[in-house]
Amino acid sequence: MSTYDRIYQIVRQIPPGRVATYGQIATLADLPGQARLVGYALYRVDLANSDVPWHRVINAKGCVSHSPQRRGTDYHQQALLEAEGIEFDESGKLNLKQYLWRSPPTSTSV
DNA sequence: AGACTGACGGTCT
DNA sequence: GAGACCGCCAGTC
Repeated sequence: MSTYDRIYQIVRQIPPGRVATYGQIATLADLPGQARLVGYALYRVDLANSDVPWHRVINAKGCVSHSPQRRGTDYHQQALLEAEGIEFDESGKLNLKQYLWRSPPTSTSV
């Protein structure tokens, strides 16, 4: 169990049709302020070899983060989100207030 | 063992 | 409201 694995656990809790921000996941993973680690972790996630819905994770700007390292998977991410009913505006962004995943109050126990 | 890379968030101007 | 700067950790070579 590594720090990244814990991040994957949080991401796997994101329900379909909802999205979460890196910072939010970082906080849920007990890593407040370390949104970077979340992004780094997702970068290592295997696109088709993991149960982690990495595509439901976006940045605080409410849009998919693009990078040449992703080889176009960034666009694929947006496509997957649209397939779940999420709509993007002409700016490539989405309504966080509408699609942002609200973490459960008490997942495991007290 | 040291250095480089890599999907961001928050705050200030 | 938008743009710029700073700080973080883990894995790999």
